[in-house]
Amino acid sequence: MLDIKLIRSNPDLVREAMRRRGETVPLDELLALDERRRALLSEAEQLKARRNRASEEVARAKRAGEDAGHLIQEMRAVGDRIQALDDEVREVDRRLNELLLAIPNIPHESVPYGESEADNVEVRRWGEPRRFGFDPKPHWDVAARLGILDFERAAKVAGARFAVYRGAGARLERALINFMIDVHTQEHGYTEILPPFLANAAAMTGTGQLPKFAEDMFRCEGTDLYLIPTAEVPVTNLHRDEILDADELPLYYVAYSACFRAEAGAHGRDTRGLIRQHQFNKVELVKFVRPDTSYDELERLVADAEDILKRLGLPYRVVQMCTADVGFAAAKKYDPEVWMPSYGRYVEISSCSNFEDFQARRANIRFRPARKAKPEFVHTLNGSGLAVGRTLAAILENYQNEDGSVTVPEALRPYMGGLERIEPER
RNA sequence: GGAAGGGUAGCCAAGCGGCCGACGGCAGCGGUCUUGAAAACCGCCGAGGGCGCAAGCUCUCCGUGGGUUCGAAUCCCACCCCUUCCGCCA
Repeated sequence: MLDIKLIRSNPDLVREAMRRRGETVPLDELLALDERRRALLSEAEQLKARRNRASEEVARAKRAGEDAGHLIQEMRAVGDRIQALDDEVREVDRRLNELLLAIPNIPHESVPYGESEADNVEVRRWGEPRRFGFDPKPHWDVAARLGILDFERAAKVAGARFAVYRGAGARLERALINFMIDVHTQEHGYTEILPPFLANAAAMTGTGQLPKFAEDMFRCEGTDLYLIPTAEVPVTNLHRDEILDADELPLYYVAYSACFRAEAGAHGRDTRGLIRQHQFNKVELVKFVRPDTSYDELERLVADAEDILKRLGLPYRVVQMCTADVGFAAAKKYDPEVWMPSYGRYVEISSCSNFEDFQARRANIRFRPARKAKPEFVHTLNGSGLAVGRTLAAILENYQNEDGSVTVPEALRPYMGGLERIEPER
């Protein structure tokens, strides 16, 4: 959420930011509502001040045994007028809030202008895509031969876009989760969180999934609960409505969770394999930081995600999102992408964003910069460290051998009981 | 799911419809005392909004939302959450 005061005092800045995003927002309606609100408030408050003084007078008169009938009579009318004004303020507030919640964040000045994802900018590459001496197979074929992923039976249980992991496949997924969490907790300084996988509407609004992206989520019928699309939601909302001490910051959390996405509007895209599922595992990194440090923290967050790819020996590149593709809540975003032989290109495997105070304002997460100082909004950041299903797919493809086996990356072997290769079943 | 009790400021906690945005205590901050510390004592110490260059003025907030009333932390209704007991249950 943007600060209404910023919009009020600097509408052109906001207008320009929205233009760069390729968005149109009803700024004029918003400004008119804001003005109307303040006029109503001013009138209501004058009347309330009068009523408060009259109430004291009534109390004084009653104690003195005097008659206050005329005052009470007069205040009855004032009360009605206050009621009417408050009702209108409520309605204006509701509409104002509705508009405010639908306005995306302002891109940071370092974000390149662009009109579509085609204008995203590659910022660096690591590793060399392997030259295969044979025709490499897509991961779903590799997995089928190994008997470690079963999409047909998953469809029987839950439908399309679900997977069943089996045997070494299930173990590999679990190994990846443990490996990632261990690296982030033991070497990058994050604290492990295991959050609820369902979150309520207030939490979803806090991080920006609601109200705009309701159709992307699964909702539990008859309840206020949604299956989380990412651990970002429960973990960021851990500190909703809190005022943190300055010396608690920065807070670094790492959380494993299953993630659930309706993938409405993705019909026909990535229909095979693990790339686009209704349910997938992810290890998520979340930071709460002081505003003046958030851009340094973003660079370190990306580096922490990249470190996993390096340790797994997976070639990748990092792409910076342009203004058109930066995401609703983010001010700046990098997407690490892993090399996927079957796609013949790099595929998103993480997404690291600085939200500045956009989520903090929505979720009311503040800190006190110094003793006695007024609370300020923190900056929140998050990034995948990494999407586990896609990482498993990348390993199957990049580490496949001609005989159908898959070499286990060295870093994972301690998590696989020392297993060096996953061999086809006999 | 049933019954009972409870949600008041960072924490604990008091609060006959009007001197209550809220007694008191703890924690924190500043000071007196002390060689230093502790203790004792004194003072400060919630958040948000509106108007204002500012000093300041003012409004709102006692789980949430409604209602009654000239006036609600206090009375009424609904909902949420917590605790205990019972039932069920991985």
